[in-house]
Amino acid sequence: MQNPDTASTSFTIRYLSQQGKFPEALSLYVQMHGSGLLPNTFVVSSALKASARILCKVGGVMIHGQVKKLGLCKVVFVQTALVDFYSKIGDMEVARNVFDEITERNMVSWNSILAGYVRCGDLAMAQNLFDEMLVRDVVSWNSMVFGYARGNDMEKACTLFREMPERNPASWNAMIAGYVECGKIEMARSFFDAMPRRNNVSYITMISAYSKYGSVESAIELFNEKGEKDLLLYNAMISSFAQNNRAKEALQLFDEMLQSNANIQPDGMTLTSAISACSQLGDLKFGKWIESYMSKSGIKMDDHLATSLIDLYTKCGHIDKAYDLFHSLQKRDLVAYTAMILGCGINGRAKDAIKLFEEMMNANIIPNQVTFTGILTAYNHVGLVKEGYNCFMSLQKYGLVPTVDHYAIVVDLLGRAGQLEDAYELIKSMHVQPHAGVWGALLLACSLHNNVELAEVAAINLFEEMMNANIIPNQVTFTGQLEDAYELIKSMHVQPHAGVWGALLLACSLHNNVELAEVAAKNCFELEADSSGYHSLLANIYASAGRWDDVKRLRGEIEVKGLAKIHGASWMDCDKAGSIEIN
DNA sequence: ATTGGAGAAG
Repeated sequence: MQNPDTASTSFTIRYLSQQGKFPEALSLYVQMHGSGLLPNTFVVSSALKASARILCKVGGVMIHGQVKKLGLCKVVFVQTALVDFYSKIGDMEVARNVFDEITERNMVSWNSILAGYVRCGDLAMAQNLFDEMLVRDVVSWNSMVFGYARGNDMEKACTLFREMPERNPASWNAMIAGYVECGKIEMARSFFDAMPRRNNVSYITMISAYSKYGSVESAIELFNEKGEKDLLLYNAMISSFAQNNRAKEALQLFDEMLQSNANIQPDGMTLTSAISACSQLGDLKFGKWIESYMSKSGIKMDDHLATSLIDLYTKCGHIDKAYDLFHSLQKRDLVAYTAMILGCGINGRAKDAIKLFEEMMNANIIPNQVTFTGILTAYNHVGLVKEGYNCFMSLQKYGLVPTVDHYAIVVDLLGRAGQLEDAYELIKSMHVQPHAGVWGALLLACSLHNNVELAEVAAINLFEEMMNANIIPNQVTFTGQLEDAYELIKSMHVQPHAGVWGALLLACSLHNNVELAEVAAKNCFELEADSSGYHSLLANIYASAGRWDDVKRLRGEIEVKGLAKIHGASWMDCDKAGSIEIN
């Protein structure tokens, strides 16, 4: 009896919905309805599912109206789809009304409303409903376990977990996620180890947990242990590297993913993490590469991507490009404002930073610690001492505790203005351990204003901090105390990394100390696989000392080792961007 | 046909 058009359109809508192409399914449904074709119950439930998944409120409500008109209100599939839709958009009142009208509820009807209560955090209602259920399946149990775990009631979650007659990987994953959320990472790991079948979700949850708690090594271990890796697993590991200041490894893995035989295509999230890594390295070339990649692969610019690009462009001094991106944002949130404020601060655009900060306040967005780092950097850059100091003092108004970095900026600000005693008092008043950067800022200020006494205090503390930390601050480059720095490195309690020797090498190049430069360079070469930067630095030192034979020898070494090329990072070469294949 | 579990930017 059905019109052939209706039949084929219905089929397409159901197919699109099953394929996860929800916007497409929904728009086809609207089109179908607009052309006067009557939808059947199958199409209506598919369209409702689509509306629910993309949280299209008007779409679902509109379909609800049509359902009433068409008299499909008694069909359990339609009713259940409606319950699910209202549950997902958080309108539990309407969801409950529809649910109560269902005369023959099935398992899915119950589970839909149950998940709705769990999602909006109404565990009491969820528990009531759960108790009312005569038959429960593993989905019902999982919803309850998930609810308690997310509410940090692990005891309750655990009790339910032990009681449940049947468990699947999702049950275990809910427990793992719950323990992770309340910081009990060891417990999470125990569940992870104990579960019979770990799936990707289990791995991703543990990897991102380790990432948050700084144990990247454990994350790597799990990542390597997993045989087949999919896009989401790569994303978790890449962002884990990017968030723990391991930018090079993030990009290496990104490259490995592109080159892998599994033919995994990155998505917006992959690119977001990769851009963040590039921003840490100040690699602007990549920004351009990313934009060409996006247009080729059809990855659409979203606010997350734009925000990470803003960060990249500002760090590379392209503030106008960053502004363009900022103006293109759908919604300016805390992170976007902070990236832009920090960007203006770094680039000396204090007025802009202050303007953005005010704009942000007017939009009722609460600043956080990083926002303050940005605004303080701006004040520091233009030497607005009073404003900067007041800003620093206003941190508490937002319930924020100043970080060591905030102190370092303000010490620098006060110090440069010659208020050395104020700076010193501020350091003494700190409730966090001042790191070398704080003392370094004071020492630099003392050297600018010829205050020997305070300089000695600062220097002693600076050296002490450096003994604890695996860094040698750039302040040595100003003071030129190269031998002291060298002795210091030799006395370090921890193994100095390439950056430590690199700082000394740079200082040697500024102060023309060839002998020490050779020692520092040798250590850099040994500690860092890609030592091309250090090679050219040493070559420059030889050149300025007129030791052309050594320059020649070093250039030869560079060529032999092929150091100019960075292995396994083909995308770094923008010219090759066009050669990457995208399906 | 309709239900549950995961990853991002400063």
